[in-house]
Formats: sequence, structure tokens, C-alpha cells
Amino acid sequence: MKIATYNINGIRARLETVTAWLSEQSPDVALLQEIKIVDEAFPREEIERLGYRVATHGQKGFNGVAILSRLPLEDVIRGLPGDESDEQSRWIEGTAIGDRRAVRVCCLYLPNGNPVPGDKYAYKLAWMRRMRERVRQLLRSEEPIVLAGDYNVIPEPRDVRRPDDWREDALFRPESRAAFRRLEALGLYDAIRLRTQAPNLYSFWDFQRGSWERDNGIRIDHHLLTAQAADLLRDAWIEREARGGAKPSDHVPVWIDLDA
DNA sequence: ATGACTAATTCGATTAGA
Repeated sequence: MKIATYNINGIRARLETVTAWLSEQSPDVALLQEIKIVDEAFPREEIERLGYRVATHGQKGFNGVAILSRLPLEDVIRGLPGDESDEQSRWIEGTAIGDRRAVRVCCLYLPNGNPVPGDKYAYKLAWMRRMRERVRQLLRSEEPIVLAGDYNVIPEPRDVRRPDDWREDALFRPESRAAFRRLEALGLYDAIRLRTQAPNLYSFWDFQRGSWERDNGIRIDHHLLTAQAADLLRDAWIEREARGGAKPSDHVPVWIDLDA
């Protein structure tokens, strides 16, 4: 079961890029972030035509997440539990039924959190605390679970070309990194780090300042796996080439392959 | 020190992203 996470930075602007990608790469499950559209306006038919089931949790203008699945998709939940007053669409989960195993997939778009300090940073850290509670609940199942998306956290210095440029940024602040480690400490594994300890693996390059040409990137799109999912891990990789393609997002797809 | 890109909203200029 190939599961990709991809912050597409707007489905309106990226529909051709995304449909070409689905046709060429054929993920079994694609977890999308920043669809930036309400559910009713999502181009569902264009994607269903390619053989995908579509579950969205959208929002006008900003944020928004979606699960696209070639496999049966069951028990979809929209929104991160734990705060009824939260109106931002940043979480959707469902169960993809593989040939051998069912896998719970959670698609998340973690808040950016800039500027630091401020309300947005407090929201980011509160959101991460709330996510931890959801993960605690999910872990009780002892099933294969994949939590993937745009975490907006650079875990370590080896995950950023120019660490000094990011010292004061919400993506690299010690509190954000500690909150990410606290998620891992619940018993989750960063899929790419189960495969390689290589530095300079990036999933985002800013549109500005020639970041792509200079390879001035950061790794912020991750798959965290429960132990039961990690047992099934065959491979994990970053589709770096996508950043140089036609009308790219500023993020690229990040992949895992599970024996499921 | 600042702004630089891109997208969405809504058709000009602002907000947000990371």
C-alpha cells in the first residue's frame, strides 16, 4: 500500500498538477493538505474519474485536507477532536482497506505558528497537545496507523539547509521541536528515519529567493507510524523531482510503501 | 533592513503561507 502525503497549496491552482501526478504515480492513498476550498466546490468528479474515492474536510480560502483512495475507505472522521470551537480544517482520518491489512490513515495540516511569540504560535502548540490526546486514543487499538501530513516542524538541524535562518521561526523553535518529539515519544516512528539517516532531505522549498535552485529546503512533511505500521514498512522516500515540474506546489509528495 | 513568490478573495489590495 503506497501512501503519499502532499501539500498541494490550493486545488484550484493545482488541479492539473495533481491529476497528472495521480495518473503517473498511482498512489493507493493520497493525503492532501491546503486544498483551500469548501467541500462542495472540490473537483471531486475529476479525481473520481481516475479511480479514487474522495473524502474532504475543506474550508473557504485557507487550510483544508483530503483523503484520496483507490482502496475502500471506511470510518472517516473530520476535524481533530478535543475543541468544538476550532473552526480550522486541518485533520481528516479514515481506514483504507488493503489486500492484506486495514490501515488507519490520519491526514493533518499542522498550524504554521508564525509569528513567534503570538496567538498563532500558542494555537500551534495547543493543537499539538490536542493531537497528542488523539494519538493516545488511537494507540489503544494496537493497529497499523499512519499519521501523515504537513507538520510544519523541522525535526532536527540535519533537516534544514540553513539552520541559522530558522532559529526564531515557529517551524524550528525548541518548543515546536519538543512537541514533535513528545508525539514520537508516545511510540511513533518517523518513517523516513527508519530508512535513512541522510542529511539534507527536504520536502519544501520556498517560492522566493531562488530556494529551489539553491536547494535551500526544509523537511516538514512527515509520516509518523505506530509500531504496528512500522512493522509493515517496505520503503519511504521523497519525490523531490516534483518541485522542478510544471506548476509545482512549494511542497513535494512524500511516500511510504507498506506491506498491507 | 527590507522584500522577494504564490494563491485566494474578489478585481485591488490584503491576508496567509513557511
